[in-house]
Amino acid sequence: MDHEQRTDGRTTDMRERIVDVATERFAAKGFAATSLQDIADRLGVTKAALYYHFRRKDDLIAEVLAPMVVDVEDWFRRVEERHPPPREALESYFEVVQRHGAVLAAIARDPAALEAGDTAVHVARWGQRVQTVLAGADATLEERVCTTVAIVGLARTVSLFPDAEVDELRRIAVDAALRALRV
Amino acid sequence: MDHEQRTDGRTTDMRERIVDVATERFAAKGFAATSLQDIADRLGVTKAALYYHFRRKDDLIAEVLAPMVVDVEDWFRRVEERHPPPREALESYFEVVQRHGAVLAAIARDPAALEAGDTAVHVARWGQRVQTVLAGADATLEERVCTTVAIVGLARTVSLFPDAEVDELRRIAVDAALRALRV
DNA sequence: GTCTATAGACCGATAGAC
DNA sequence: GTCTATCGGTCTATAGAC
Repeated sequence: MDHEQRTDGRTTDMRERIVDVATERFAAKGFAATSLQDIADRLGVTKAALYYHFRRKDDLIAEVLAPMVVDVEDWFRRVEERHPPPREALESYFEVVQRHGAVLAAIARDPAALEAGDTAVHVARWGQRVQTVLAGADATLEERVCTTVAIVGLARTVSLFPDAEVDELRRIAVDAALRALRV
Repeated sequence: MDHEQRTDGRTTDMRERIVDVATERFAAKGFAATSLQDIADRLGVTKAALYYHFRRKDDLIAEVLAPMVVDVEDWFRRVEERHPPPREALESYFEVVQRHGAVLAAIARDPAALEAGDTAVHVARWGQRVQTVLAGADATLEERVCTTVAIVGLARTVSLFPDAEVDELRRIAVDAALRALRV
């Protein structure tokens, strides 16, 4: 096993506290702009202490990204298995993006962080995979381009309209994406 | 005036050579991942020599971005003055993005670089400005969301389909963007 | 098992000699 | 205009205290 685990709910586990603080700082300032020194200071430990729990900064970043990666992989699995109608697929996609808004905002700020740890292995396949899932494995150039416009545009609306009412935004954005898809 | 200017076409001007090498390296590896040491080495000078020509790395980045910024500002000016039909506006937008593919790829890798020098002043206004130009100053939420899907999606197709035939890609991508715009 | 102390390598940036 | 030398900051690595 990895580390101590309290039987009560308290999170005294250092690793957990590091990930919590890191998540908050990364979302607020981006990955590159947040130093391990900053994270260590806020935890009242030395920078070197972080290196006991994480071999490299990249590993810490990878752990912060993990829940988002799991959620996206989950979305793929569901859509690949159940083949929902396009509207339903895009709506649940919108919700995944919405759920991880903070982390995705940090990624938008410096996408180089996606190469952290083994996160890159997953993310590298997403582009191709979303094409396959929405347009089929043998899609034409036109179908793939339309899918790109729909998916990329849809994802961006989440970060660009943070003050909009969520249900309304989802409806409008998904409608626009569906028209781009021409279905 | 700034520096020596040869009457013949030769570019022995050091400042120019720095910008050339920097442009190439930034496009290849991104802004953050390219060190001044790397650029200096390729020019056969020391890192400190670069600091005679550029006060900060950000200033060098800003100069690399400048042609793209000028071109985009030009596009805004043309569209704001002549109010072309949406298809024409999106087509010329596609071409601007296409023309600066390398620089925009570097930006996509770490957008934080957009805060370099006074570049940020321009870029910060582009989001709002493109809404105004394509949907009008008093656009509804729906119109602004549709514009976002169209513009963001359209721009991304350029970098995601580098091997596609340009005229075909532009036609397909602009069509998809127009459907998202619902015009 | 957990953390501190310390040091190395590289980064952007500056000061001053030539 | 370019150099050497150096500074403070970053990530990273290791030795060793407890």
